[in-house]
Amino acid sequence: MAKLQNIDEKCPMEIGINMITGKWKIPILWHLLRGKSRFNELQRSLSPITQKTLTQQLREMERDGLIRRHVYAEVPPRVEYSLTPLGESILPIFDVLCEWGKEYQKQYSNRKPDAD
Amino acid sequence: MAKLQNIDEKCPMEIGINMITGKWKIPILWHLLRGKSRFNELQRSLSPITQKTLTQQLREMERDGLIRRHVYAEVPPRVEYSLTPLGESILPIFDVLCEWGKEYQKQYSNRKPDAD
DNA sequence: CAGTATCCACTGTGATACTG
DNA sequence: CAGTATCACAGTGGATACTG
Repeated sequence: MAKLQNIDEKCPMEIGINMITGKWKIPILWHLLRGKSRFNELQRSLSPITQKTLTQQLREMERDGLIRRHVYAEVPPRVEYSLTPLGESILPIFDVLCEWGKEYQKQYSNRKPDAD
Repeated sequence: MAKLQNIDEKCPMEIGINMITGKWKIPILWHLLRGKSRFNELQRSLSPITQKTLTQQLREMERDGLIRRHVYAEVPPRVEYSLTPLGESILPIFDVLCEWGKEYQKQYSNRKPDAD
């Protein structure tokens, strides 16, 4: 049986999970990993996300300390979002998650050879 | 800026995420990581989860190939759940997630020294 | 441009009762 | 024991219109 290195009886793992669940959190982080981005830019990149939803998600992530919101006192207004160091530190998770997802796909197609 | 190893433009990462989101998936996996378990045993261990919810989550995880359901043809009925190799392979994710969660807690308390 | 305000639909989860 | 069936409710995300 597998052995856990970091899990005792209860662990802060779910905190991490909650931080990146929600339909758009991962795509947002994934986009910002490439550099700062403006509101509209994010909205265009993130498929058919609505303004409200994008705003909500950004607010939550800002509150969680994953991203930073920089407002320029200009007309027309300009707001740029970027990752905080903490936000960037999520990278290894993406990496592991990605590896695992690929492994899953491989095994799943073995298990269901006749499925699409 | 951080650099991704495994993410090209789109990646199977979200598959992994979906597999472990849901209020109870992680606790269930976490419990089964210690060995096979019966339905009632799981229900007792998993705080106030309802039968319906537990059943649902287990069905999904079985469908996703994370767990195995073994029914004993006995009276009274006995059903045991255990992790598949794929289910066990999620361990590194837990590990990384756990590390990150701890890091988050640390940084978050720095950022809000007066918050609870 | 970057939001906010409403209203609405869908989904996930819970409570409760019943069953092979 | 290990579920299934039904109802209800809250949270999340979407559509649309409006604003500093």
